[in-house]
Amino acid sequence: MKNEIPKVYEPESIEPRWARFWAERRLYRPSEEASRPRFCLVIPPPNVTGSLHIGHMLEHTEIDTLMRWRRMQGLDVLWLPGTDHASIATQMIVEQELGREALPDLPDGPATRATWRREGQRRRLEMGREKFLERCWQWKEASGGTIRAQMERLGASCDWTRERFTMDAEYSRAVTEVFVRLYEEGLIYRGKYIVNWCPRCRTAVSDLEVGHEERAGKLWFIRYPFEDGDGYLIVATTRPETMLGDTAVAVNPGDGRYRAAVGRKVLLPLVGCAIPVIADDFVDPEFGTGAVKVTPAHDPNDFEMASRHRLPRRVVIDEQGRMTAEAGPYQGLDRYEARKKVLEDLASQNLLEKEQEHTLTMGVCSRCKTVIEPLLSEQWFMKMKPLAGPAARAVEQGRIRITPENYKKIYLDWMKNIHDWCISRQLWWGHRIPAWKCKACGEVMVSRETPVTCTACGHETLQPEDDVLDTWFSSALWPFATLGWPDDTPDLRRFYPNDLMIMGFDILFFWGARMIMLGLKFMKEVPFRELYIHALVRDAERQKMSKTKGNVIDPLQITRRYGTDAVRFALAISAAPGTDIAFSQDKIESYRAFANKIWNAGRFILTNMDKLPESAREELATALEPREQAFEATLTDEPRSLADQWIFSRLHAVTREMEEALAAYRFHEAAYAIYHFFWHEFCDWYLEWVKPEITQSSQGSRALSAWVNLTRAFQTALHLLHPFMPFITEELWHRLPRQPTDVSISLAPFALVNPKAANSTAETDFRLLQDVIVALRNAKAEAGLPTASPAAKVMVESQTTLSLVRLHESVIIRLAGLKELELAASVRDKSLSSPLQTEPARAFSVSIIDKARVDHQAERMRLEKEKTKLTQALAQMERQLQNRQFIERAPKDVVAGVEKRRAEVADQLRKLNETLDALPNAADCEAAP
RNA sequence: GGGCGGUUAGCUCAGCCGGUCAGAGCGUCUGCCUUACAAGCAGAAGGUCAUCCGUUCGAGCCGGAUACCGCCCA
Repeated sequence: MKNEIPKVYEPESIEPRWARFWAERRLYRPSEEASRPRFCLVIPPPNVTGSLHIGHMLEHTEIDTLMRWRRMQGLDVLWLPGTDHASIATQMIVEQELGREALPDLPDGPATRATWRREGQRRRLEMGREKFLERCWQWKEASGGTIRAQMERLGASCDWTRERFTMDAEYSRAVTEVFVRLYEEGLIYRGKYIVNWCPRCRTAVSDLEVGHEERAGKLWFIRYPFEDGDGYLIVATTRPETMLGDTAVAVNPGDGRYRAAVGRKVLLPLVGCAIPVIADDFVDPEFGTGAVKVTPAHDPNDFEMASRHRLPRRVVIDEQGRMTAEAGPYQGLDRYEARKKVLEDLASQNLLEKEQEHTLTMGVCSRCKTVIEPLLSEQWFMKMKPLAGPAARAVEQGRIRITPENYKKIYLDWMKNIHDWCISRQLWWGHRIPAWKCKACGEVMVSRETPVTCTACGHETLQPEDDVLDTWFSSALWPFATLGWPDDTPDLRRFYPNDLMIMGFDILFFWGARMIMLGLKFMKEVPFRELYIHALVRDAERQKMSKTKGNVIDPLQITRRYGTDAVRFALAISAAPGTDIAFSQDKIESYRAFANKIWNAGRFILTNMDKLPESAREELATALEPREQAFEATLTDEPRSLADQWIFSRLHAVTREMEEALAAYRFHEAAYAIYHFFWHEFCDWYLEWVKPEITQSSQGSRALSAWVNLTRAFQTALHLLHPFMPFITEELWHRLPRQPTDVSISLAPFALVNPKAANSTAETDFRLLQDVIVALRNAKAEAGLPTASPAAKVMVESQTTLSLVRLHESVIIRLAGLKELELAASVRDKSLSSPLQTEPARAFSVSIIDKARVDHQAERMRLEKEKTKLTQALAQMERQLQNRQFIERAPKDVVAGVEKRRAEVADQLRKLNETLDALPNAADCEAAP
């Protein structure tokens, strides 16, 4: 079998194939052995209407990397995927579809879409709940699979056989169960309160779904005449239209200006009814005139004030943002039209004192950006305080560890200041609240099953609740409802609590916090042990990505262009905990180059391997099988050169480094470790070092052992790369000589190197040879001979160094590009030697000695420059060592370290001086042809 | 208004418990189509670690203040 390998890596030619392979073979189902140690993570369910954006890709890259790594470590991994039903978003999409069907000829655009939605809303009401929900399900079946297809394509190693949707029948049963139990315990209640109302979505939304935006507005000063005709009060407001619903004017009790006014009555302009002037601490005397209007039905603070003072509440704006009958002549006007009209009328009656520019913060619907209307209405609420206590304690006591740690404080603050949660939504698509109202007596019943008769009066005229639950209510149950709760299933017993949760900060409160509360409530145990908050992906200018700005990066598009592995790697290596990621095409390009590098390393190895006899390939297949003891440093049957010992020692170190980094979610470190290793150690040094042995088709025993070591090192590196770059590693892994039983690199061990491979002597020796080669290349370049192969000289300080260099003379000549190498060791002058020095000196100095071609002046300058550097370093260390306080107070090992370095630098300097002395002087230089 | 974070090379960012920490990638410059890779190879330049004060034998690192930028909550 010959490996035909393209010179440039073409991800599109292999990725879809492996994506299908992983999904179809169901490789990522956990085993049935319940006793095996497991690792479980449930996906933060993406919105079913969505398609993956770059933020998801970051999230899934981080999750998948950890899952693949844990799986390769031998844990029984469950990554449970799924989506949530997204009440508002789905309903909006389906309504828009209905509108488009009704008005197909309109040109597409923002205005048309708004028209379609209004028409869709109308048609929804016309067709009725049941038919509309059918349409929603149809839509879900047809279009709800986008996310799954995308995730499969991006290589997410989740168990698709356990995929869940929040409106699955089983899942819905859990939602009902939770609702009923909480209601029975009194943690869910129904009541008339001010809620955040979105007039465009026509539903209540929770506090969390309201964004705050600063906008330029005005402050109007309105005269409210006293009832007795004696003067007036001036009231400042940003929302004059709501005055129609005023039921009082309030001042601060400590405000001397208004002491006399409290208790009197004023006539509400335009309306004419008398309302009281009250005193309340809430009023800020600094704001406006210090007297404010009180509109209990349209302002949360006024609502509170009205409760304290038992004021009536008049609703003057309706669910669509239009004025109600209570607004008298303004009835039917939109709230902004009404504002204009009210101001005109006030002005014409000379009741408008003045207006001022004023910046105000207003609540907007986080979904559609419509200005929220605080509205008095009947809703369902969940009491949060009793649930927040245990949820805060779980984090305080460390039963849940939050990373990065600073989010812990933010979480705890939020828990401390928590408010009740409005959980009802005036929508159809979602979990219908399991409540019924008796038309006869008004009794409200909550039950798991549809009741037949009223529990209070026995009548059968029961009206089911229309509202559905906030989508986040059902999402909060995700960690246990996906595993079969309320039944006591094997999955639930085995995988709860989950080991880890990864989410963006934006849903920490929406979802993370509520999951913790409900998990503790219903499972008596935290939903997960660890919570990692990932960063935000921004554009190259650090701007948030948004469709309106047009700076979004579409993960699938970018992936088709550069390859999934490159995008994943670019994200991972940028993902330092707690730091947002500035993302760009440039970045992806550089990691596409990395993928190409891996590909070509593989290509080099595989094409040369093809020249080996079949028997040798079979032996390699055996050698590549992971062993009980993993690949060892010293196998008697496979002699290892210094380079071999070095590469396995490095592999061992890199493996450890990666494991530590991944365990701490330091993706950037783990990715960088393998990147640097693969490119700048394995390719730049190891492959170059052993090149002759694998390109020359020698048949000796050393040739085969070289092959064994090379392919093992390469395979080990592939394993380390796999969690980040699953596709290219899977492809190359399968192209290596394999046993027929090998299924996938993703099911193979992560670490293939035995700890015994750690070899500091080999690393130090190899490092020295690297330094010698780099110094020679450098000297060559500075001597103006980058392409020539000159002769060079290496002067060393000790016998051990001399033999090490001599042993590797031919490699040095080849890698430094020399004609020949002269070695010289000087006998150390004992009087100069530092008494603290215990090791054989490793200092060396190099020079180009090709008399015919070297520019000695340049060579001298190079060495002088180096000498200056060393002299300065030496002086600084000597100064430090002369400081008595440093010697006395610094730890011994630090002092010893400085002393050792001083000795090294001194050696180096001496060596350098010898080289300089040996250099022909300026006169010689000029004499040279 | 309250709270949090940031400021390190031209750009984007690492830098863990204060002592080989002055680092990476990209970009720039120089030289190379060296038979795995020009998406490459070899080499180089570039930083008063925002500013000031303090703690310490020793400070990107710890403390305080200032400036600028950003985020969250109200």
